[in-house]
Amino acid sequence: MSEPVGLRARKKGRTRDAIADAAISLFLARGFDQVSVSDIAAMAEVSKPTLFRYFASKEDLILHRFADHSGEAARVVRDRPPGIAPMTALHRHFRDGLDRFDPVTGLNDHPQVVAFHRLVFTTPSLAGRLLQYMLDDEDALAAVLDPGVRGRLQAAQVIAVRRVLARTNWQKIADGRTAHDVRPEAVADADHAFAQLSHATGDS
Amino acid sequence: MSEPVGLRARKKGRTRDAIADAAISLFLARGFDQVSVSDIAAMAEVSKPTLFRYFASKEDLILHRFADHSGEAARVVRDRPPGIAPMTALHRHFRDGLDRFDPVTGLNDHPQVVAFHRLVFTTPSLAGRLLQYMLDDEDALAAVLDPGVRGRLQAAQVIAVRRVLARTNWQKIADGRTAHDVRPEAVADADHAFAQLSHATGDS
DNA sequence: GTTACTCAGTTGCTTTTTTAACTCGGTAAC
DNA sequence: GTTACCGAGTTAAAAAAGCAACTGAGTAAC
Repeated sequence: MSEPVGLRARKKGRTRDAIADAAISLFLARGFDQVSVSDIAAMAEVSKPTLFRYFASKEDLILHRFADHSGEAARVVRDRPPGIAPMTALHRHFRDGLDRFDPVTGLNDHPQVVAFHRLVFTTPSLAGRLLQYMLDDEDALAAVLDPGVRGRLQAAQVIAVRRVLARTNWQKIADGRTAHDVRPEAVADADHAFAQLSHATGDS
Repeated sequence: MSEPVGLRARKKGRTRDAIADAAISLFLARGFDQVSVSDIAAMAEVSKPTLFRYFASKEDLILHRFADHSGEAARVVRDRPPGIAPMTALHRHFRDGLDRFDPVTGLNDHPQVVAFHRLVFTTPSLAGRLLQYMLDDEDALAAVLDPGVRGRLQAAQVIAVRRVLARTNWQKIADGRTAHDVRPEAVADADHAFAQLSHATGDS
């Protein structure tokens, strides 16, 4: 079932985690621009080139959490059960995320997660990079939906919907409400948004 | 004062410690012959060749503690203050060891240390290797004392005295007495032995 | 007695990491 | 305006580690 993890792979995973953990904790403590990559490397006890072998840029030290979900929308559509419309599959996937209080849905009130989102949204270079990831996701989704303009349009709308839903959820939580309290609205919003999308795109 | 420890050196030290700690704990738990070097490597999360890069043999996994003191007698004599006879310097050094309850003096009742000594003394291959270390120590000491036979003889006696003293102390502790309780005798024995040595070798 | 196994220790090759020195853009000093 | 510095990211060389497969000795099976 699980592939045999050799010594090498295990240590690589730990190194990656050590770097990511050091980065997050320093960024949350002092802010993105007040921390140098050398600080992070020092805290993680790795050299600077090693840090950059694990993460392509300073931004990725945070955004790898999103990068790891890269192409997920396309995958969800590609791997959907037979007889299920693409929009339905995407809808279900988002609702699963809400059920799990997945941070990417914005519906998560752990202080770390909230602080993390604030950091991302209030740091221009991070927000910019995050947008880039979303656009890549959009491209992949478009390719899998429909090679023409229709695919591009639908993909753009899906990505936009997810972004707005997540942002809305996060905002409510940032205003002091709990994830549990917000959940019904989040589900309703999602159902509404995806229903509209399904209707607009002519899916059953 | 303290040399700047780079990342490399720091990690090497940790790896070495991890291997040594894994070895000691497994050996104490199951006995020297009931533990394979692969077990130790696995527990230390290191590959077998790496283990052997740090320690020349399975025995050295334990005896490195003695190996690290290798040449100490010669060093004590070489670096002694001016006007001090070699035997006096060695005597003082041993007494300092007693004062610190240095494990190499045998005057230490920490369970780990006692168990460690028992392991060494009751495992033939370990006792053999330990003897080798003592002979090396003897050679170095002889060379620094006197290049001729006189040096060899004196060195042999010094090493023998230390061995007997340590063994005597350990035996008393193995019989259930505390290091604190044994200490006066240990000091008296050491004083007696070294006084005899000084007299015999004509040192002041 | 030969077959098979285990374990200490080794070997060659590949991957990963460190080190130091570098480029390049920005920015403060003066 | 040029000089000096800082921080992101790169490069090349060397050290260190992992991996797999080996040797060679001992030993149990049969």
